[in-house]
Amino acid sequence: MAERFETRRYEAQQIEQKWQHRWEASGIDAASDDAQDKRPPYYCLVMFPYPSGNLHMGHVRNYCLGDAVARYKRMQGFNVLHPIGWDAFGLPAENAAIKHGRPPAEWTYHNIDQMRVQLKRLGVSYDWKREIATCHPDYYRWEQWLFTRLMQKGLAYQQNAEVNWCDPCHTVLANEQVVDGVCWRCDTPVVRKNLKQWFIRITQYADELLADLDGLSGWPEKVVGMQRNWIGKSTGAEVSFGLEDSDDTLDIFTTRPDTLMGVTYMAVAAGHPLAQKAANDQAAEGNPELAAFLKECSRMSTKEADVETMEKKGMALGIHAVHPVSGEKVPVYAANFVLMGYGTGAVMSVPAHDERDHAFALKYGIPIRQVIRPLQVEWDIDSAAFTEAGVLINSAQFDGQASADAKATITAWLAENGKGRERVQFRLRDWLVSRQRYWGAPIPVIHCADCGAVPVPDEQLPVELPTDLQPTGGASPLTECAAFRHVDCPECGKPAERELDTFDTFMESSWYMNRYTSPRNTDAMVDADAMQRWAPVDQYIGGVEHAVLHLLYARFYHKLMRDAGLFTSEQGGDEPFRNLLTQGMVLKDGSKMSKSKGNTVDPNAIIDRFGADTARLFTLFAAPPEKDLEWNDAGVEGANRFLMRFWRLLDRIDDIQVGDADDTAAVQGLRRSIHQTIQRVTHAFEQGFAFNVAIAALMELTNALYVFETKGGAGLAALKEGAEAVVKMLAPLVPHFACECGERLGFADVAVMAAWPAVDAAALASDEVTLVVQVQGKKRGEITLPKDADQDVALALAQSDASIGKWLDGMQIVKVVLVPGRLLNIVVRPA
RNA sequence: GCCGGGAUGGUGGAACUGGUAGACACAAGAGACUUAAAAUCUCUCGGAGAGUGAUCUCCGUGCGGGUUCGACUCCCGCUCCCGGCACCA
Repeated sequence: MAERFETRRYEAQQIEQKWQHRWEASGIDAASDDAQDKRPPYYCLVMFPYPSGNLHMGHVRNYCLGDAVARYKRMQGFNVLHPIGWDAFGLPAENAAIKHGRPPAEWTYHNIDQMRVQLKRLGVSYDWKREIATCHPDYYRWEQWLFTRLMQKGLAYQQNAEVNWCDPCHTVLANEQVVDGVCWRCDTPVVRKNLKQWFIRITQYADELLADLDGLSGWPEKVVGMQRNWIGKSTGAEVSFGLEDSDDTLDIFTTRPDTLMGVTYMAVAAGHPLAQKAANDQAAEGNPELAAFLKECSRMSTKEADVETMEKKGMALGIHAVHPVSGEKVPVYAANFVLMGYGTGAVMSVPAHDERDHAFALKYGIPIRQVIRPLQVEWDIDSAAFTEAGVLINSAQFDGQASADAKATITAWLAENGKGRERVQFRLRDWLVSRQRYWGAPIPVIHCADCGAVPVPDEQLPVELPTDLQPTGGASPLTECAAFRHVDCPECGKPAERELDTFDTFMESSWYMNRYTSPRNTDAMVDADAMQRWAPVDQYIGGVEHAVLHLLYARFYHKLMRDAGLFTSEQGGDEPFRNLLTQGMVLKDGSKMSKSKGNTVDPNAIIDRFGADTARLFTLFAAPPEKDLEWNDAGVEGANRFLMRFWRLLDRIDDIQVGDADDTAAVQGLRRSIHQTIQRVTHAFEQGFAFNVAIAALMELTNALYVFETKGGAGLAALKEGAEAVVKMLAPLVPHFACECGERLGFADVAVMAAWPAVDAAALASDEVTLVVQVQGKKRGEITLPKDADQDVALALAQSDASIGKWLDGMQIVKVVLVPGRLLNIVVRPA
């Protein structure tokens, strides 16, 4: 007895290692590029990690979800691409380098080795032959290659710009990297600086990026909405106002050209040339009061940007604009609520129909002229602005038109008279891609005194980053590296200098999903045939924190690669990710796990104690994928308890001796449960990967198998059938455990490569059905009857049932509703 | 302010297309086994009330209405929470 216990004990560590070695040896996790492979391709991708050196629970959750998807699809007969790699450039490596006095490359590669070991312990079915690290020249050379193409097309350009500068990070930031006025990495307030920087013209793709969002039906609406918001398209008109005593014009953008005749003043940003000019040279000696006001405004826009309750303030510039239709002169103000960075930095103000303008007009005694009449309601224009659509009044030749029509006719009139045009304005700005950092991909440009900024020719790519430099905390060590810095101009051959900035690391993560399709390709960035086979990604899984940054850039890059001729729309699609699953965070005690809070749970410790499968099962069971997951040690033990309970079920089956015939009805009932479970689990997998629901169903079936009594006849076979089905359905979730169970049960194939179980329709069929009986919509009992019984039979049976019948006594039946196989509702009233 | 999403037992969460609310699990409690503990197994577990008892009745999915034979689910009006965006003209 004791001996048997020992042999059957589940030794997680040893068993998991055993299967990991077998999987690796048999190559079952590799994606096949063989054209003869008739399995349909499926591309499952998780967001690749930054190699910080330690796997955390967020990673574990991400990779368990991805692995469950990948393994499920494999069992369904797909040829699955499930790759992994490293987002290996970035600031933490430089910080670590300063701290330890070793170059970032060393730290990075060491971390990668460490994390690879941790990942392998989890037993995730990656195709390791496709592993990539973005800091490797074989990877970033293609990014450099594409960039030079973008330069040639004018899609990459260098410009002096007021940029967001983060002092501690010693670099500029993209708009997307500034969160609430502070740096997304170090939370330091961002300062404005004027620098010459490289940009990529994402605005040129704004329309396509917006339009293609409509096709992303496999994305969470939330993410689509965030992107739509970020792109921020608004349609309206650009209008040129004249300036009194001047040939210049004051150009503005408005979404409400229908309110044009209601303009009673103009407002410009503090940084607008008109405001600056008025402050400096008005009446030769300038206007100190105005200058002070403008200074105040510029301070506000930076340091106190987060001050919410900013009062609307303005100051007249002492100049007047000329209305393009009426010729009326209206005063021009500088106003603190007009932003230089949006539109033209100037607005036409219509106090009657805009809330801000209304407040401003009241404060400074500017007339309010109503030009839109509400259709439904009474409106007192002096007490509040009317901002909806209506019918035009006080608008000369445009009177009587509806707002929508007037927008068109007024815009057309302006265009005919050379005073305006239709215009579309985006919130999205061009992508600032240069960073004053060392540990990044060098921007492939050579600056020549004569030839200007010259793209590095293809034959000189990659521009390799020297990996032996030691950052000190100040400027990038590249600025000190003469060997890197000095180079001959590729065009004229004269001594020139390399660009010393490196790329934003979002550049690397924007195209890695495509590189995985042909990761060792030395001829091109991607292989068109491989793209045709795999792209776009069928299922992408990662954190919602990348909803705007990474996912927007990746969509953009995909289109850039397509337009660079690397693949066609037919081959690689217009979008990189067909379906997106945004997983929730892993919480402990209600808040995000972090070192500073001291509430982290080390995945390694969990694996040491229970094995990887328990960790996997818990993370998949405790919450639906898209919701936050509260870590719960007791819950982890519960997950382990279930696995061990199932393991003991196999002992129990082993101990049953083949014997007498079993009760046929009971066997049928068990087989029905088994096949209902297959149906439920498959459905749960298909409906948004509801693994938590799938696991619950498997637990339920396990409970049913446990209590099932058999004499060793047909019931034993059914019991085995049930156990086998559970093992197969557990395989994507707890692969080591399933393989070990499969071996015990004598599976022909390793469990993770077994075919996904099919529903036996015959097993589901039943001669009898149980109906819930309601009276007045309230459950009053149940009846069991032949499945083809009609309503009259059901009703008669219900009436004869004591607990139901008592609700019908003295009542007159007015209506009977029968939902076949489910429910009978009897509607009565007092007789 | 605008745009999304959400609110179900002590807890995490189930509930197909409008058809038995609370599956499954955690926690808690009781019992069995054990010298004891752990492990395991069995049972109870939304609230209130009635009954010696098996049971029975009423209420119950954030709040208020509505549609329907029937509503966690659909419609109208709110409250609160979470995420995103924001003087965007």
